[in-house]
Amino acid sequence: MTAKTKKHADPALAETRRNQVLCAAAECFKRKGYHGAGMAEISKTAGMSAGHIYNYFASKEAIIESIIQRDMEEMISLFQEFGDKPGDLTTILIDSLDEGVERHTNTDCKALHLEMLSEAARNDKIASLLQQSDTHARNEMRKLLIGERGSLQAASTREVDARIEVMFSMMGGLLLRRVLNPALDKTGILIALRPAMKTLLLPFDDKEK
Amino acid sequence: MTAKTKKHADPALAETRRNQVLCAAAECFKRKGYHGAGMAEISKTAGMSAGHIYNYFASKEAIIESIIQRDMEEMISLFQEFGDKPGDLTTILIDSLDEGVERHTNTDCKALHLEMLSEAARNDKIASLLQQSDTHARNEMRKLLIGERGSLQAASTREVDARIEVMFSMMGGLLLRRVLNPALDKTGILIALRPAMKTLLLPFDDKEK
Amino acid sequence: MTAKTKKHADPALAETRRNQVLCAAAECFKRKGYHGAGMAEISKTAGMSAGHIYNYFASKEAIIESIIQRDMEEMISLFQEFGDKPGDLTTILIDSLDEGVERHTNTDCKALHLEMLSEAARNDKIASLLQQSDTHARNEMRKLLIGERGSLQAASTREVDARIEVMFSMMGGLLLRRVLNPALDKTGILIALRPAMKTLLLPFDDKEK
Amino acid sequence: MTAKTKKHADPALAETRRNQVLCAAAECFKRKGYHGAGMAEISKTAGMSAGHIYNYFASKEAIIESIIQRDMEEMISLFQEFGDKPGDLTTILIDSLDEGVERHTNTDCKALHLEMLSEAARNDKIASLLQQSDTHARNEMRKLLIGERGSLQAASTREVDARIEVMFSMMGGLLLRRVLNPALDKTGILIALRPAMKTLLLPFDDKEK
DNA sequence: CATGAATGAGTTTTCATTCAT
DNA sequence: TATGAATGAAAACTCATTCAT
Repeated sequence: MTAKTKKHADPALAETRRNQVLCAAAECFKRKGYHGAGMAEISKTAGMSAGHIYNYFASKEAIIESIIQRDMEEMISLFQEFGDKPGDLTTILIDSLDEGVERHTNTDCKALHLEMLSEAARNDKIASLLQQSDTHARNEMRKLLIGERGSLQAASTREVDARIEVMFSMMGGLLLRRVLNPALDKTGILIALRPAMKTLLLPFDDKEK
Repeated sequence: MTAKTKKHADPALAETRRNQVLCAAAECFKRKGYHGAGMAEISKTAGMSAGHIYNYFASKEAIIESIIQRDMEEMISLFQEFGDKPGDLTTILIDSLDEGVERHTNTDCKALHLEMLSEAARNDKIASLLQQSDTHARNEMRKLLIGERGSLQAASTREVDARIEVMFSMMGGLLLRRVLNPALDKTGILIALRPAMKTLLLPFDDKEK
Repeated sequence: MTAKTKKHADPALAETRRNQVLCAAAECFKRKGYHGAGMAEISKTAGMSAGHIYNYFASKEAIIESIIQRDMEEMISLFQEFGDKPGDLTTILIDSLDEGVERHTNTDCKALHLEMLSEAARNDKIASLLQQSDTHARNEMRKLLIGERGSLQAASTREVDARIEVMFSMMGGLLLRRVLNPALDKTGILIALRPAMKTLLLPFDDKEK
Repeated sequence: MTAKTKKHADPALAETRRNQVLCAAAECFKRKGYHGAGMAEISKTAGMSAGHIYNYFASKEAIIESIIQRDMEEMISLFQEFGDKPGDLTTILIDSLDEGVERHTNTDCKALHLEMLSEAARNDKIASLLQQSDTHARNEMRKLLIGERGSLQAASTREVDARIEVMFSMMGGLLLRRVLNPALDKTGILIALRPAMKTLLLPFDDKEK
C-alpha cells in the first residue's frame, strides 16, 4: 500500500512525481495548513495539473498520510544513529540537544507538525499513523536507556516510561514554544534544557524521589 | 473591538448571548476542530440562529479569537492564585503539578488548544493573541521566580528565561503527548516530571552548568 | 423519509421549494438526461441557487428518487380511477387505450422515463423504486382482472401474470417506439393495439392455446 | 466516417483493433452504462492504451455509434433469416418468439440497449442511427407481411404499419419488463405473448375491428 | 431581538482527450 | 503502431455570511 500499486509504466518517474507532490504539499501545508491549502495550490507548486496528482495519490488525505509516513522513516533512522554512535550514551544524547532544539524549533517544521497533530484530533487514520510513529520512538528510546550502555538499567519500567514521556514532552513542546514566543532564544534555552534532560537521563537522587 | 462596541440595547443580554456562543463554539471546536465545526452546528448548540450570531461576532474567526482571550484571562487568574498561596513557592509549584498534568492532558482541551495553535500558524491575529497570552504568562512566572519568595533571585535573566521556556515547553508538550500516546499514564508521568521540574526551579549545581 | 425531516420553519414554503426543484429537475432531465443535466442548470431553472437546493434534497440522486416517487403516486391514483369507473371493465380498459397511447408517447415523458430506466441499470436504489412501483401496478391490474368485474376469473395465476406482463410490455414499449420512430402514427396504432389488447383481456380461444 | 477513412497502413490490423475496442466497449457499457464506463476501463478491457483508441475512434461517442451500427447489421441479417426459412411465415414468426423473448430479456443486452435509447434522447446522431435501424426493420417486416407468403396481403398500409408498431412495441417493451420485474417468468410470458402475436399477424375478425 | 431562507464562491475529485516519445 | 503521462474543464457538494421579515 505504500507505493507499489503497479499502474505506472516507469516507476522511477512515478517516484519522482510522487516526491514532487509530497514536497509541494508539505510546502503548502506549512504555509496555509492542511485545510487552507487547496489542491489547486499544491498542483501549481508541484508543477503539474491538479488532475494528474490523482494518478499518484488517491486523495488529499492520502498525501498528508504519505508525508507522515515519510517523517516517520526519517525519525527511525535518527534513532539508529544514536544507537550506532560510540561513547557514553548520556553524553551523546545531551550533546545532540543543540541539534534537537534546532529541529524542533525550525519554522518550517513547526507548522506542518502542528497541522498534523491537530488534524489527528479529528482524523483517525492520521492519529493512528502518528501514534504508531510515536510508539516506535518510545520503544527505541527505551531500548537505549535500559540497554547495556544505558543509564537506567536499574529503574522500573514505569519510571523509565515516565522519563521518556517527559523527555518527549519537553522536546515536542518546543514546537509550541516557537509559535507562542517567536523571539525564543534558541541557544539560551539550552542553559536550562541540558540540566533538565540530565535529570531525566540519570538516576534520581533519593531525596528527589 | 474587544467586547464593548455598544450597539446593543441591553448590554447584559448581549453579554449572555456572547457567552452562549462562546461556550457552544468551544464545545464544537473541541469535538470537531475549528474547520470541522460549522456555524450551523455552533448555532444549534448555542440555541440561537446562525444569523443571529453575527450580531455578536463579526465572523467565525472573531469567535475563536474571543475564546482565546477568555482562556487568557483564566490563565492570568491562575498565576495570581500561585502568588497568593502561602508557603514555599517551589513546593507550591511542584504540588500543583498533579493538577497541571490533569489540565494539559484533559482530552477536552487538547483538541481545542491544538486547533488554536495550528490556526496560529496561518492566522496572524490568532498568533498575536496567543503570543500576548504567553508573554503574560512568562512575565508572571518570572516575577514569581525572581521575587522575594522565589528560588532564583541570583540567576541571570537569560537563565531564568531559559528555565521558564523549558518549563512551559515541558507542560505544553503534554498536550501533544496525549494525542501521540492515548494510553499515557497520567499519574506515572509525575515520577519523572517532579524531579525535572525541581531541577528547573532550583539553582543548578555547579557541575550541571 | 419522504418529506418530513423537520428542519424547515415554514413547511408550506419548503414544499413549494421542493416542488420548484422537482419540476425544474424533471424539465432538465428530459432535455439533457440525468447525467447531462448539472446542478447548475437545475438550479437556474428552479430559480434558486445551487447550494440552496441542498437544503431540500440531500443529493442529485435524491432528486430523481423523489421524481420517481411522485410518478409512482400518480400511477397509483390512475389505477384507482379504473377501479372506480362503472361499466364493463374490458370496455373501460380498451377505451382508455387512446389516452394510454397518448401518455406513453408523450415526448416530455419519454426522455425522463428512459432516463430513469437506464439509470436503474446501475443504480440499485432507483431500480428498487421503479420495481416497487411496477409491482404495485401489476398487483392492481391483477386485482382488476380476476375481480368480480374482471374477465379472467377462470384463468390460472401464471396465465394472468403473463397477460399482465405482455400488456405492460406492449404499453411500456411505446416509450421506445416514439424514440425509434418519431413519425409514429399515434392514432393509427390503435387499429392494431385494440385487437391485441382485447386478446390479452379476454379468455383465449381453445385453438389459440 | 463509417469505417473507411484510410489513414491506417495495415487495414486488416486496423479492423482487428476496431473490433477489439468495439467488443470491449460493449462489454463495459453493459456493465456500467455509457456514462459509467470510462475510457480507461474500456482500454484495459480492449488490451490497448487509452490513447491508442483515438487512432481508431474520434471520440467515446463515435464508439457507441459504431456499436449501434454493428447491431443494426446483425438485425438485418436476422430478418433475412426469416425470409429464407421455408414454411408458413406466421408459424415461423410465432415459433421464433421463444428466442425473441430470450434475446430481449437477456440481462446483458438490456443495459446496453436502454443506454443507447436514453442517450438517443439527447444525442441526435445516435437517435438518427437508431431510427435508421428501426426504419429498416419495419420495412423488412412489412415486406414479409404483405409478401406472397405473408398473411396480410389484403390489409391497408396503415393497418400493417400499426400492427408492426405494436409488435415491435411489445417485443421492445420486454427490455423494460426485465428491469422493472427482475423475477420475470420468461417462459410463462409466452402463454400470453403467442396469442397476442397471433392476433397481430392474422387478419382481424370483423367484430374485432 | 431574532430567524432561517438564500447565496455563491470555493472545495475536492473525475475523465475524455492530447501528445511527446 | 502504440504508450501512458499529462491536461483542464467540468462535476457535485459545502459553508460562512447576508438580509428580508
